[in-house]
Amino acid sequence: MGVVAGLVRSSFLVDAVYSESAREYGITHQQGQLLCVLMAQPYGMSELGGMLRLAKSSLTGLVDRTARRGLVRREPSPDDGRAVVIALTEAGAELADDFSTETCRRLYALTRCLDHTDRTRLAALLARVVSENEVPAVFTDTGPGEPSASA
Amino acid sequence: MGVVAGLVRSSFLVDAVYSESAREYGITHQQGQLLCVLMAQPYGMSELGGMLRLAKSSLTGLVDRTARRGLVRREPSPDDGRAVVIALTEAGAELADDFSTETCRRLYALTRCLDHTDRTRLAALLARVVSENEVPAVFTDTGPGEPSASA
DNA sequence: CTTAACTAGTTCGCCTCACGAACCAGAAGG
DNA sequence: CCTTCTGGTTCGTGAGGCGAACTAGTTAAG
Repeated sequence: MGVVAGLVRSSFLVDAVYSESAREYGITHQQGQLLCVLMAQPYGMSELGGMLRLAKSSLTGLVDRTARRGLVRREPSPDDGRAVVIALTEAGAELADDFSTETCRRLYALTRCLDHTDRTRLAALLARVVSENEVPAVFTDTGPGEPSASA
Repeated sequence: MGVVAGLVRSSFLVDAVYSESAREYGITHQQGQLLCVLMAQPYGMSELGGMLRLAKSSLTGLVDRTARRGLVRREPSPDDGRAVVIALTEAGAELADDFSTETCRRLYALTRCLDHTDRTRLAALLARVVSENEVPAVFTDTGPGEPSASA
């Protein structure tokens, strides 16, 4: 299997795990992603759009639906009268925490067939690919395992 | 960055590249995936559902839309009167070929920062993760580069 | 100041996608 | 036969994504 097939299939796998985990927490893949991004700090719509690579109108919808579930809140920006800041609600923060922990756990488990050295090697290689290609910080793992290597 | 973040972000990256490529060929991510699977051979609905991890009804819709674009065709199964076999049309085969070649090229380019050795190492590690976790053959790279390593 | 450009977000209409439940028709087995 | 199983479709619902048009604040030019 070549590197391209490896990337595509692992991506498929990660996606499936992520989606299933989200499903069990009563949210969608995209909403999970939104929550994870917001765990770090609140962001404006434009910033979020850039990170999640979504058109403005798509993001409005996503935030709407997530807000309707009470997980996220729109706050007026102090600096700019038209801008808005999206932040986690109490419930959202809690769910984000649980969801991200559990999802991390499951994703980590995908590499159970690798020993410590290989896992570290894989992490390093992926890190290079990712950092060479401008991938926003859509995820920062804080889960179990690899206690030495939180990004 | 840990292995989990690496997996998630590279998956995000692969997804973005895949979707953009599909978009340029006038199809969606999912339709592209369907075409790629069918490049190998025709399949029945149930088999496809298993590979793409889709519910029956979801797949019916996907095949409908792809067929409406003239890329895919339903043929009656010779063995089973109720079953159906999905095959690429002429146009579908051509598009699948172009799309998969170009997408492969772009995905391969994501690893341009790696030398041959590292790329091979990455491929091997991903292959292990993938094969240890029952990922269907949603993609078989036949693109440029890595001429020695077609799976 | 006032007006013109720009920018942050929303709204709207359209389509794709995914699912479960209900359903239909052919297959298989008693 | 008549039941049971099973491949697929239909239907209804909701999420997701986009571009185009729009509103309301910000900024810059004169």
